[in-house]
Amino acid sequence: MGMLVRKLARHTDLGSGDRVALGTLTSQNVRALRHRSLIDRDPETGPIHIMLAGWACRFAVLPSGRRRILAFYLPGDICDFDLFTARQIDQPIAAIGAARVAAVDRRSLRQAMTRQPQIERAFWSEAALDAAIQRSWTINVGHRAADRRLAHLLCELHVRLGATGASGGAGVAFPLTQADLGDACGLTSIHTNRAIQELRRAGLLDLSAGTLRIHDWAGLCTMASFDPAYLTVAAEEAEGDEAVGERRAAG
Amino acid sequence: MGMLVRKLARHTDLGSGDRVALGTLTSQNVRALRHRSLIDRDPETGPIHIMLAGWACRFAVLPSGRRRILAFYLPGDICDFDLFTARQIDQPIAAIGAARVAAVDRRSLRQAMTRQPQIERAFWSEAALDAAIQRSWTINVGHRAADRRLAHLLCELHVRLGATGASGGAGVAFPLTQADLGDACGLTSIHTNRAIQELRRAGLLDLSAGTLRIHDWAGLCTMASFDPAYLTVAAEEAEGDEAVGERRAAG
DNA sequence: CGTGGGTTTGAATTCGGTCAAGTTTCGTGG
DNA sequence: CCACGAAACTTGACCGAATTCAAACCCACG
Repeated sequence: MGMLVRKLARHTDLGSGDRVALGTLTSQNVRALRHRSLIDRDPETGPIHIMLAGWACRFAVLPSGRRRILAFYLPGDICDFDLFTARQIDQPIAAIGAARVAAVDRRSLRQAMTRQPQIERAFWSEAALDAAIQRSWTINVGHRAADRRLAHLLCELHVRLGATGASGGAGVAFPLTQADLGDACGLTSIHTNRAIQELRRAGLLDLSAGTLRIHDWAGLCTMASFDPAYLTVAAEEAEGDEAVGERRAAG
Repeated sequence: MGMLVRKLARHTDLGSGDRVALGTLTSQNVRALRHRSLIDRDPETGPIHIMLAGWACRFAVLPSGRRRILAFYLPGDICDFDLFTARQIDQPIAAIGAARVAAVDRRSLRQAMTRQPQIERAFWSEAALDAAIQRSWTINVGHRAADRRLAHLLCELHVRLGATGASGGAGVAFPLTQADLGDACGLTSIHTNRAIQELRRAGLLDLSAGTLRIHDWAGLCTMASFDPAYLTVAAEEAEGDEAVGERRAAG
């Protein structure tokens, strides 16, 4: 069953019709990606990409030659919300490890949003969530000390992966290298390494061999001043819905 | 005439009906703000805020006590795109200097989007633009050296203010203090000051007494590696429009 | 004429970067 | 199953950019 539906259903009520429509859209044009293969997009006709499995990241390579990661996309995430504008894609998006993405035709998507108003609502909500995450990154890379930065990013990813609280025993699969984490936090891989060691030494977490284990969730949140509120979208009361429902029913 | 319409019309064709609807929405509930007055919002019923005149910024105060500015909102800008979710507002928004904002009821806005499909398109495009700017900030505060950071921010604001190229003679009105700029760039006001002096000494710009004068636009862009492409949204060809137009016409 | 916000200057400190080397891990093919 | 090589991880010494602390300065405004 689709990760996209699962994610959207967290904050938006989706009927069976909505789910079917989303399933159709995301099964149309699925691409398998290997490590570091680019998700490219023709600026004119290019589709919207939605992660089905695996991770991806959006990055920029600066004149200095250094890579800066701007966002991570996890299963179910929508890689961009350029539904209408023929905007040139700002930054390349690349798979981390093996991944599968659905390349959804923008026109079909808009038509689906027309017929299924809840899909449109869900996309607006996701876009708002996306923006909140991006703002949180701006804070993170711009101000916090190295260990706090790492801690905050790991908290965010842990929650976005659906893991709540500590993940003591098995931990969660975590495909990022220390260099990746560094690029996402604005640190060198060397300093990233030292920061991780501090977190380890403090008994907060353990990160190795492709798995992240958080031993002291509360402690980690405190040191990172992480508050998961911005990642949870409460569904709005039904008050305003009729208006939206009405018109679409006519279509 | 509304700054909002002027901004949206840059990338989306707006008919007279659209313009009237937007005018009505933004004239309904206008608030005058003094320096630093907050744009607060009830998480449940709160309206969407749109800048009519003056500047505002979204900021966060960190445990260290330092303020970090996350976004600037200029006349015509939409402060948030939380159309459907009852999300708690992440960060406070405050006016810079005197400002006027329209507090637009979310339900009315959604109804307007229903009746005027071009308004919905315009909002999606603006949201995409907003996201691109936020990503650019993530790069800026996370990686560039102090003077480059400042330069990039000034380039962005200059373009967003509608000024193209150098603004030699009169310059543009610029209400930000060096402390504001510092908070937006992740720098202390002291270091911001030194960085500005460097830009001045290099003959790139002059920033004082509430006006920004850019003497060497090309030079400034080069040093900041600023490419205005991400700020310009090209309108999409009409190819996909019929589908959207159709349904709305029915409503 | 004083007050306070914004700006400017200087010196000491620190966090993170750079450079350079070494070690571990893991996947691949012999 | 082991040998090999590449990528990831780790460690140490040095350096530089930005912060911090402290103190003027300037100008607009009451």
